[in-house]
Amino acid sequence: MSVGHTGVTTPAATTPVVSCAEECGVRDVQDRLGDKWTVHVVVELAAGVRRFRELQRLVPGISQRMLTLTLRRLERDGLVTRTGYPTVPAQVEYELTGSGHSMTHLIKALVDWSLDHRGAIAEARAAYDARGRGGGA
Amino acid sequence: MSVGHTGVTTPAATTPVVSCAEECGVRDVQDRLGDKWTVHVVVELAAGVRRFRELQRLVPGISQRMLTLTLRRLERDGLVTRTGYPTVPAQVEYELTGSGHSMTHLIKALVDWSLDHRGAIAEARAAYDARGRGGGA
DNA sequence: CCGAATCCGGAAAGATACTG
DNA sequence: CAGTATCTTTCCGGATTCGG
Repeated sequence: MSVGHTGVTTPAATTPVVSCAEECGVRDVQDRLGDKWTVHVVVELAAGVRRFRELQRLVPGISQRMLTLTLRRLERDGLVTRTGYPTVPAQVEYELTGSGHSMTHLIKALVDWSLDHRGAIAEARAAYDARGRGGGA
Repeated sequence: MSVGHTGVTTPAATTPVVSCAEECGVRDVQDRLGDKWTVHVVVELAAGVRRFRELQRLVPGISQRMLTLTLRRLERDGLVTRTGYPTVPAQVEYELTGSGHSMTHLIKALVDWSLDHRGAIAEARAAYDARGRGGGA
């Protein structure tokens, strides 16, 4: 990693270069992974095909809007497929694609690490929080 | 957050249970990992001890404020240590802790996956984007 | 039943000036 | 050099409503 080049000292000056060759795609994944709902949805979808309402029921506090947005983003990135059946009470099924499934591994890694360090983080936080106004009144 | 108060018709049912036992700590990690700057900073810190200015120089477009916030959050979570020397031109060093270093593995996994799927995602996006207004002209 | 569009409030990012 | 205080702006997320 270590992208290195700050690029600030470019003679052209004031060039707001944002082009970091090797992490262009990383940002996207970060966005998905950092998203509050995406992870939940992917996890639910990992179990199999799900319908819209079903997902909304499965994911605790998600709103209809957020579910739609989340699914659309995932679909756009080719992580899930959307199959709509033109039945009378419209019915749409969502399913993870190959990429989507491989992403679950990443999510697992995230969850594993989190579970592994959750205690330490909680402690560190408590300590930090207490330290803040430790001596003073 | 505040899932509960839709205010109006709350017909006893549809209890907005938010208690997800196995992902309490995950959210925190997600926040850090999903953060635009945190990852960059951690990567730079992975190489060794760094000073404030140094980090700012190393990370392309970050502002003092964002760097400060990012570092403070990391410090709070026990991922980095802050060591300040009371010299005349104040001097502070930041260093990754054990947890911090272990987090780099997670970041690496993230980067690896991203790099591996970046192409597919780009394609999927292009396709999706084109499909949107495909037929017409 | 699915989901698109709209309105709105609050939180976080961002830039800058200023202080120790 | 390091960090805070202040202001601005941007974006996320929820509620609502209309259409297929």
